[in-house]
Amino acid sequence: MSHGRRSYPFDLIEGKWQRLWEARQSFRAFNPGDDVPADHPFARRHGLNGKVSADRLPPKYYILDMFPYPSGAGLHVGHPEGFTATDILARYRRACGFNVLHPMGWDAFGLPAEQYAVKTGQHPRVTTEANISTFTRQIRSLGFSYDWTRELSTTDVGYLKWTQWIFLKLYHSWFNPVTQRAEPVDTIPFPKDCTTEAARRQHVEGLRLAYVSEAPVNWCPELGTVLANEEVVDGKSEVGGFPVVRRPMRQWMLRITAYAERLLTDLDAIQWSDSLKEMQRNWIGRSEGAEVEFVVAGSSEKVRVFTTRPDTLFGATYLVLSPEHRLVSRLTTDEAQKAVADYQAFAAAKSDLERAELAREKTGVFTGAMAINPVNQQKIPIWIADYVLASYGSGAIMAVPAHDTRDFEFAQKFHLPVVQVVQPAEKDLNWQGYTGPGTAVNSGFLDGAATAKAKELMTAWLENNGHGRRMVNYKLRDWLFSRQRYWGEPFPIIWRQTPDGVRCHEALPESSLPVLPPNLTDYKPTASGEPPLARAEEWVRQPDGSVRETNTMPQWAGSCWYYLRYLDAANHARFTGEEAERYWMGGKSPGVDLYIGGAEHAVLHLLYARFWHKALYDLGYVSCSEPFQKLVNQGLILGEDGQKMSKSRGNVVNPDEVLAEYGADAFRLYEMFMGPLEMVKPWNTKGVEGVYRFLGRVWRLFVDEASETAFQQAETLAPAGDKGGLLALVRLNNSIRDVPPAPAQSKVLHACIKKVTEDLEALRFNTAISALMVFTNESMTWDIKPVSIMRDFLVLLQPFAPHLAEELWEKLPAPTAAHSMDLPYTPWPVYDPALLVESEVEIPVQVNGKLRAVIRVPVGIPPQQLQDLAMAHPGLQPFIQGKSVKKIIILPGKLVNVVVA
RNA sequence: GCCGGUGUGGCGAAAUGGCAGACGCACAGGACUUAAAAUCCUGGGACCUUAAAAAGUCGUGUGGGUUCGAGUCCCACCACCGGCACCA
Repeated sequence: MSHGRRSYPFDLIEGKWQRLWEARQSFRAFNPGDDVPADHPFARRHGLNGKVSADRLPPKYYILDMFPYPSGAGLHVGHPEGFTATDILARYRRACGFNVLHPMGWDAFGLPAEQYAVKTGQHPRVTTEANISTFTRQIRSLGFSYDWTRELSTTDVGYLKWTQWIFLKLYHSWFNPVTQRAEPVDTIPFPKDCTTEAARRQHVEGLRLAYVSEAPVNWCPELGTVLANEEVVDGKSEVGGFPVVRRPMRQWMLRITAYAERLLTDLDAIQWSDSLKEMQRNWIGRSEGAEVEFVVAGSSEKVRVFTTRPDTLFGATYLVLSPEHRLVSRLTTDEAQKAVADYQAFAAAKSDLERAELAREKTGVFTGAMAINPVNQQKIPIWIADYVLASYGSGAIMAVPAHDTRDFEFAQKFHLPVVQVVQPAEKDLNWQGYTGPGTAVNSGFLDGAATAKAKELMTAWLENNGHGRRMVNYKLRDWLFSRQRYWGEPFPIIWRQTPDGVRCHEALPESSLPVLPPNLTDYKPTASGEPPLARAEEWVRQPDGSVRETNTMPQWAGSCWYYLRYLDAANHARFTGEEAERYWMGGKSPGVDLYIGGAEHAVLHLLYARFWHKALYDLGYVSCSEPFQKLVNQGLILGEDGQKMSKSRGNVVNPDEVLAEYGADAFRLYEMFMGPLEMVKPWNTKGVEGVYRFLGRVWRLFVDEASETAFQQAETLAPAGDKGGLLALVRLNNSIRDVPPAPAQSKVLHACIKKVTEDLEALRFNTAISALMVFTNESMTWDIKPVSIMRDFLVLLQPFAPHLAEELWEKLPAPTAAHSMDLPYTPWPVYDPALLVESEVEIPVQVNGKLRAVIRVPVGIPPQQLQDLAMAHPGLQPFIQGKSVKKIIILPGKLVNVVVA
């Protein structure tokens, strides 16, 4: 012990209770239909025995952590922050009488294990299992009340089978725009001209929720795989920071865009932080506007553009297509051929990173073609420029340089006309580049209309004259769902040639699940760039001549539904049990009641999981449409230097070391005492010592000093090994007596109950802990400590420091039946407001809002008497004498404020 | 540039519009001890007076405003953190 003497024998206490909880299965959560053993503390608390139906179980409370990726580095202090918060609340809800579901598992597919496999030839499953066992040991050592019988890993064969099963559900479904929900593909209506088998097939492929696309993707050569848009940050891979290039490849996509509107509107109904909801809203990026068709002069081609400002159509002085736009080659005149081709090559050569960095200077070339503005028949030039993105809207814009910053820059550079069509409200404001609302000018039938009205008028005109329509666009892209990796779920898909030579994909039947990855010795992609699975030629080739899909699913697949698997983790027949699903996810408080995790998953995991959940809901597999009712992000924990923890800075705090020195209870307590859960806050080892000292004070509050000395001597002499039994030598302090509490003592306790209860309901762990400290500081001064008071205190302490609380609880005599419960199931105390009433209060007396005196008065003193007492106070006289009193504000029981001239 | 969040002692922080700084850390003084550690007690926003105190003045990023009264509400800024960013 480098920091002085051990305050209390946490090392023996913590091991002892962790073993007891495990042996007693204390935190096992029971499903409807489960056999509840009569001697289980949950059964005793709720009077249950044997098979229980859902209606006999107490109300459920589902509290979930974002399950970790078990990395080789082990747990860091950021993980237990959220885990401790959920554990405290799980224990609190359990004491309040809920049936609490609090599970833990592993998001174990992932790149590090695969990269290690590439380097060493070691199967990723081996590394993954080793890491999981490290994480398990570390998490268990913190004394969390997880139901470990529900532990799962996304890499389990019994788990990935159902991930593949859900993929098949998506594959076999489409989003019906009429009903606004997913339905089986056999409900897809076919247009009249869709007569051939090939045409019908193509029609269905265009609608499936899981489909194959040939579009350009984010290819990361360093990682040897494609990445989703969400995984690319500033043109580099989010993992590793490697360059990413655009490259056309055949890829599996999930049609998340079909759910854009529901993903957006349903945010209103869930309790997430504003910032998180905003991030999702921004990512979905809904914008309303119109699609406008421009006829190309001297051609039958039409260019469709999307605009949010149809009111400015009269000011559209040119069109811009993205360099990749499919019409470019058809529009370009002979004279412009070379310039256009050169520019396309120039734009294609730019990586996303360069596009982002070189973004400011506008570039582009004229195609030689002209379009006709439908509203005034003017001929306007068609340009291509890479400031127009192929992937948004129709990949083409109408440029209104007078009222769009980008168009204005471009027009200036290339000397294109700028025509004002909006007049700002402030007359002298420069209209050039003015993007705000105003009044339409130079706009024919729109003139004089305010922007909002002008938008409506123009949209109606476009629709009535066949030149366009109202349209909503989203930034959200479909989810690129395949990866060129080994360590992921294989797709339950095969490819075969149709008689007419077309290569078609086909779903494997459910009976063929799980599709397991073949064993390999080399985990690299093939020389030709095919995924590693292509190396297993026998696995790929099917007896009937078809071949397996060799891509695998991304890491996000497994985390999209793990919270559903926890409900019934051992179910072999179904992805989760129907009755269990209804009990835990349905009813009056649907979904996960509280979900805590890091903000880094704001747009990846949380958006993907909501999407899958909604699809499963539409198909009738789950009972609610939003999976996570309330969600809280824990704030980042910084190093002692106030910087982000990182190996290179050398400021990483290892939980194992903190645990060895101060114990799990102190560690848990400190993680919560640092500050509000959601705030970013720096680690401070001295702070751990502070809460550790607090736990030592609690220990000494309860135990007899002489017996502790005897215990310490026995411990020193005892042979190494399990010394937990020696704790019995520590006896209760004889100041703890079975006597009725004095009113002042009850008051201290009940103030503590009130504060801790209210703070837990509001997730204010730091102030709840300070309330426990206040109680301890007070009760230390008592000569006689009533047992009933000390018991209730331990019930309050239990969620925070469960090991210490259990050890002390065991030493206290149990006077009533309620108190003979196991501590985790002992009912949470309820405070009595009557006990908190004071007989006298201190009233601040102010003059003109400044504190000048404090008077002690009986509670309930009539206002007039309060005023008289205040006015007579000598401290006040210098400030009121010789001045006229204009007003006296009296808040009975609160304050007096004298207003003088 | 846009969106969201945060600015309070030496530090982490706390405060339904009503006594700013609870609780903890660090620090200082004291008790216990041969001594140290541990523990317990006491004291700490700044300034100005003073032998000491009392009293007083100022003080929650900056500048305004509302109010009898503002850390808290409103307006305009500044700084830092997070997200998005040529999304038409």
